[in-house]
Amino acid sequence: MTRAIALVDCNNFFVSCERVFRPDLEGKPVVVLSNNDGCVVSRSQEVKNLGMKMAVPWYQMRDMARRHGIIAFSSNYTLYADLSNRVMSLLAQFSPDQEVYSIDESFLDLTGIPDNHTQYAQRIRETIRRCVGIPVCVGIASSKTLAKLANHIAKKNPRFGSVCDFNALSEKELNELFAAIDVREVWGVGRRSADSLNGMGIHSVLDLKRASAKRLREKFSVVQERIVNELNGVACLELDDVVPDKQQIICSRSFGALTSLLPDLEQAVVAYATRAAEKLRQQHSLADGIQVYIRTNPHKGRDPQYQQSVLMPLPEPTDDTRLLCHAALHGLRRIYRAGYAYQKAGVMLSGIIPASTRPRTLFDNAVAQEKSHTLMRTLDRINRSMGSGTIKLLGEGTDTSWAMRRDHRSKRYTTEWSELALCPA
DNA sequence: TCTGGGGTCCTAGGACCC
DNA sequence: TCTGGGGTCCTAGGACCC
Repeated sequence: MTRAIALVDCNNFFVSCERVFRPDLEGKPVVVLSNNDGCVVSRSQEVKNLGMKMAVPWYQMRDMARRHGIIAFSSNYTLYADLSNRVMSLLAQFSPDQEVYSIDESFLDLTGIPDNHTQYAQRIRETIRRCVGIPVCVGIASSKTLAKLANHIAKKNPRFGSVCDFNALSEKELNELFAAIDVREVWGVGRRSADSLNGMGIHSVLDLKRASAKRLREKFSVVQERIVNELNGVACLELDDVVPDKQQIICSRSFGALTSLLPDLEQAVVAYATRAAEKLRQQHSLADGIQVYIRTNPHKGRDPQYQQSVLMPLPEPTDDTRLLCHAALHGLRRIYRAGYAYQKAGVMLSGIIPASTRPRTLFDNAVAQEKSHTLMRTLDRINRSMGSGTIKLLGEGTDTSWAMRRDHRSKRYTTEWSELALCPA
């Protein structure tokens, strides 16, 4: 039986989320911006039609935005994560095997589902649209890479009506489609390898499909070899339906305003380490090291530049916010240099292991460990029920002048009592 | 004034061991 | 006139994705 893997992808996801609560924005040009209102990270079709590129700095687009009446939102991840969860749990009902690939994409295994797959996918689209209000497109094929490509065609090519099933097309039809698509559109082919492939005379998806997998492995790596096999319908990538624990946990952020003050950096690092420790405990893991990182703004070429990081090993794996913050602060003081205008700081947890496999040592202090465990569990429970940041370390500070800017954020319509979307009486 | 944040996988190269 | 060969483990860095 032919494998049938579907990729369901939300259209302009962040913009679509904003429109769910602002239906008046349907048909109007809308963008969503990254943290600090820095870059454009989601564009409505109207904005794409105007030629605005993905990830461009927003301040460079101000004029264009004014001219065309583009409406901008700061990113509201709380809202997007909540709508994403709703979409994903609905999708789960359509297949026994689901991989949630990103906040707005999910693979579903449709192999063995007897219905006509195109009609089945249309039912998926209608369900998501009706229950959550988000438009999605569906691509279906015999490998994940092909399913991504089918989804691309479903989005770009109106004749498919937002669903494209490669398994229902002939080899000739597929090759005609592939010949017209740039190799850069293939999942896993970035700008760098696209340039190299072009140099080898490989320009279209069809060129890549017909290329020698062995030769590409010699020139690049197994990654490119797999891509060619996947394009030929040989599935090399399985559906990952269990979410593996993170092997590294990063929390980093640009500041709303540059700062050269150590106390500001200390507050930021404590805040990030706190957040990272929460994520660590959520997946019931421990870390044996924390890396701290600071840097100036590399885009300000004329200003003196500095960037440095340091890995602070911990005496034993832990998930205790206090120990992680303590180590992070030590690291920060070691790499901090006065006289620079810092733009960003971050922390990264490494050496992550499941809490259940904590190594026993001669010097284990069971009482201290139990106390730490109880304290952290209590902290998490309170912050979960009363709102994130209800209880935090003093080091995080209360005057956060360095914190990020979000001038155009919409309301947290679904997760905050005071901001709920209510029907007019 | 003003350029995101959080991940994964792969490879090369060094350290170390026998 | 000048130093083996092979294996493993770890880390840094590149490339890519959303």
